[in-house]
Amino acid sequence: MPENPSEGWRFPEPTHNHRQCVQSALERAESLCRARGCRLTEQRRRVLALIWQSHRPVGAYALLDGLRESGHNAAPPTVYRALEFLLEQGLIHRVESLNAYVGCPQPEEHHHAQFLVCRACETALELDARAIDEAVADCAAHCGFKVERQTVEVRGLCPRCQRKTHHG
Amino acid sequence: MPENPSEGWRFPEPTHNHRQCVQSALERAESLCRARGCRLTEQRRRVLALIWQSHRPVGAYALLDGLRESGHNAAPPTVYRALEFLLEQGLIHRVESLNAYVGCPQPEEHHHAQFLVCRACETALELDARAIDEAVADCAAHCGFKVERQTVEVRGLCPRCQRKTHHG
DNA sequence: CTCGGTTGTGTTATAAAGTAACATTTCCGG
DNA sequence: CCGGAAATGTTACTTTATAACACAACCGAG
Repeated sequence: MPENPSEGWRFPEPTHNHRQCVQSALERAESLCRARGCRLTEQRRRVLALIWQSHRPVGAYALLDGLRESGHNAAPPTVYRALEFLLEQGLIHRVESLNAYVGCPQPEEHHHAQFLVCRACETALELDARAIDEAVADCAAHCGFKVERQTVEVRGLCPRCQRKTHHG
Repeated sequence: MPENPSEGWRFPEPTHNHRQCVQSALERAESLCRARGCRLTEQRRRVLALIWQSHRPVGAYALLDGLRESGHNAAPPTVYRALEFLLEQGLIHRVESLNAYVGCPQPEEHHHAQFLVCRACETALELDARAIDEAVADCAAHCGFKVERQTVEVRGLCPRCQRKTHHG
């Protein structure tokens, strides 16, 4: 958890250079797997690239369609095995409340992530907020509960979509 | 969110009077629906009672089996419609990470709930921790995000199951 | 009470998400 | 270039959830 509370998480602007998001994610995945001695195979890379096509969580069957459209025949287990690998390596997260998967911008260190998910544009912003993490840890400790995994998913409206819907 | 941070949430003891949990939950549901002018029908009451048979989140199809065992024929929509109603009224919560449903001990006021879920005994303890709520709200506000729903689910080991597995 | 609309339920079929089991292929070190 | 481990292909299936439409129960207005 390298972040500090003053870090400024921001929803990605529609104008941002997304091509670079994808490229950077793939490069980091590449070097991370090399360092760990595990194999980022073609299928796995394809699935990761498909996930990074947007900042929206993507369902497994949408990924399946994506593979098929690009001529790579596949069945559900293909996708789920790739997802399993990517999850294990921390390259993606699963958004439980959507049964969907999203790229992790910080794959080098395993962490508890939290998500702000816009119900309008469906963009998911990953936070790694120490404050939330600690609040959860405190409550758990108070109950004598040993934390293994956290799921924190917040649904609502991102700044941009608030402006749109309020026309303000 | 009536709780204060010093409130002592506790995992239910195996010896606790569970019959009373159920009875109290049903009575509160009854009076709450009467007050709100909505109908706690037989099917809805049955589903609520089945959910309260334990402190573990229960899947929709387990509830379906429960209905059938007690001679009340039912198909999936029956259960899902009852669940929808109970969720709307705040009488139960959905645990996203388990696709399962659990009774709410505080149905009178709508709230963001958080759950500690034991991976061994599957008991779910509902917290209504202002500290977590505020940490999330702060982060969201910092990003200009308008919160509508929170999902906070913590997986791990409850005190009792820690003692068992460590044989300590 | 009784008509008629709203609300709730029954029923069938199907969509969406995920996994089990086993055959086949690819990779890579000896 | 051989052999075992890792990855992929393939088929079938389970679990979770919803759509669509028919029917029945409830309840207030007349």
